[in-house]
Amino acid sequence: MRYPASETAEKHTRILQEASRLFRERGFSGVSLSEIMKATGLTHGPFYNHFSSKEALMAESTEYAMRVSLEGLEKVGNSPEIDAVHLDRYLSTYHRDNPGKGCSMAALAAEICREPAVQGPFTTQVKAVIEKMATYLPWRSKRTARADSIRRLSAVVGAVILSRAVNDDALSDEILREVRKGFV
Amino acid sequence: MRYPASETAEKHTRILQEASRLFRERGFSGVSLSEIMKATGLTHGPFYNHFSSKEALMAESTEYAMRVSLEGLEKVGNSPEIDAVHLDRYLSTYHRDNPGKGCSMAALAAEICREPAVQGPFTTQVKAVIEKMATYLPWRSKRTARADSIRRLSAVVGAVILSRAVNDDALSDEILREVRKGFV
DNA sequence: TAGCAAACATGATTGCTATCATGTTTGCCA
DNA sequence: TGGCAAACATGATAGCAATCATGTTTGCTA
Repeated sequence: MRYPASETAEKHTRILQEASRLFRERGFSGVSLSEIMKATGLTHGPFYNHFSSKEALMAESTEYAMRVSLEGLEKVGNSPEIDAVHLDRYLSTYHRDNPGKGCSMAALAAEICREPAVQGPFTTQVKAVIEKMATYLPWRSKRTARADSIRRLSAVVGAVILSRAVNDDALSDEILREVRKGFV
Repeated sequence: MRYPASETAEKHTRILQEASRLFRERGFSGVSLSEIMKATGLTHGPFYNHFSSKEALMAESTEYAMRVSLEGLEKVGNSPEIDAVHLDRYLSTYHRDNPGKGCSMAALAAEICREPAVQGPFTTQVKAVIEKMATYLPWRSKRTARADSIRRLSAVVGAVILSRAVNDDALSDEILREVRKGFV
């Protein structure tokens, strides 16, 4: 690398950030490489100096975004109060209305079904989320913590996806609210 | 119409069927109009004799598939036993592995978030599903039937989406199984 | 039975996109 | 300090897809 390694690494990260934001907002197939590069302040040329293909970027950016989210979760401790805050945030209208800043699972899982290259990193992160959420439920029986974690994950991901897809504000709000109320 | 109206209507329906199947399998942007027409045994030419645009086909085929599914639900009665069968089917590996024959919400909701033309019909059908499911839970308190219906819908849709997206058979099976066990 | 318009097939057209090609700039390193 | 390779910009290339254009077939209908 003849350019300063630090700058190159920084640009690499910026590409990952912009890509993951745009992908979450518009889906993998809804964003072109040129757009992503432009969003990072570059032209489309040097893309292949950073990644071998769009697929590779999809995989790496998804893994990046999920890892960052998980690290954010790990910073705060775990208690019933903090757990309630997490639920409130995840099922908030803000999260629903800002997919680009939100959960990759809710935004991209459906497309990842058909993107084998992304499934590997995605699966790794999903496992980590499930395990982390299970440790965040210590006031539950150890035996059911993992099952509860999986159930909760399915419910909140499904709720956000449905609340984003419907056209009716009242129904959309109702989905978020009722699923939120479903957790003691 | 100079061609027999019945044949034309039949072809129209076949286009809807093939389109909804392919869309569920590969997503809206993953299927071309030519492919859909070829699947119905026609060339790409007469597409615009049947629909005004791809968007219109997306909306109409989604509405069609969801309505057919709902009508299937209405044929059978409602009882705790039948309800259990529905849950078993929805959270089955067969459903997970055959999106083309399965639920449009699980297959397409994430993309519908960014397709305003599809959101109208989709929302109408989601409302109908929620109401239908609420009447299918008569052994629950009337006051919570609708909330339970929304929670169940979110959970099962999320579970199928996640189970399809992960790469690990054991985890995928576990998600379906645990969410299934979450319903008494 | 003649004519007509819907429905068909073949074949443009236009625009977008992933990827590659080529030349240029950069600043580390020998 | 001069050379080199990474990283940049501009500009092909090739393929695909939505839509339109044109001519042909069809069988209802007057």
